[in-house]
Amino acid sequence: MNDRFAIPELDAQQELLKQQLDFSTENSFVPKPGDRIVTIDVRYLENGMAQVGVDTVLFPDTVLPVETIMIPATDLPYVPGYMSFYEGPVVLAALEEYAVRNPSPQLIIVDGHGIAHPRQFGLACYIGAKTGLPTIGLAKKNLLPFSKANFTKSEQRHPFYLNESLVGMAVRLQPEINPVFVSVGNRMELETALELIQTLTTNFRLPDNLRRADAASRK
DNA sequence: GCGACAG
DNA sequence: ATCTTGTCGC
Repeated sequence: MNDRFAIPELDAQQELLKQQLDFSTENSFVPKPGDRIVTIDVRYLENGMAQVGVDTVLFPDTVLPVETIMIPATDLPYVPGYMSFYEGPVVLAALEEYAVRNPSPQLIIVDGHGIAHPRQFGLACYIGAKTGLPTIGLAKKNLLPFSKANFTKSEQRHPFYLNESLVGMAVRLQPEINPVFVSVGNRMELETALELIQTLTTNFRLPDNLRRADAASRK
């Protein structure tokens, strides 16, 4: 499977960080009016810097000005299955910078996976473990093997599993359009995450919050 | 056996 | 992720 990219030292760190995660019902996030939802997208520049787009929505639909924050990139390369170590520290640094001028968010959404990951520890889990905040991972491509063969164009949702357990959902946010892949990272239930993502979506393949964060990371 | 692998 | 022209459609 992912043996080709296996990095045992990082596997060990993932196992430790995993113990920080909390999926108990009583600590699961449910959005309330005014809750601050922060969405982050990172782009890597030629000069060793990372340009981070940070979008803020006050639930359900108050959009605050999007921010762009510069952070030095990590020295580790991108390796499939270990993206959290590549992008996670950058995201954390951007959140610290964000916190200088803003209240703490109630939820963080990242561009990548949560537990829909070979060891159930994607970027959203890393951010959840490090911050203690609820997180959602929203990816444009799947990482786990999943048969798109039986996911017809007319179906809106298609669950995917790791071993026997449900770890995420492929969701078409627009009819007939390629799905996005949603999974929880920390202190969230998948169904809550899916409803919230729908709320943040208007007329595009990606939710508006992620589109704004993406745009801010590239200008 | 070969392929495929978030950003 | 990024490299890119033209093209279609609102």
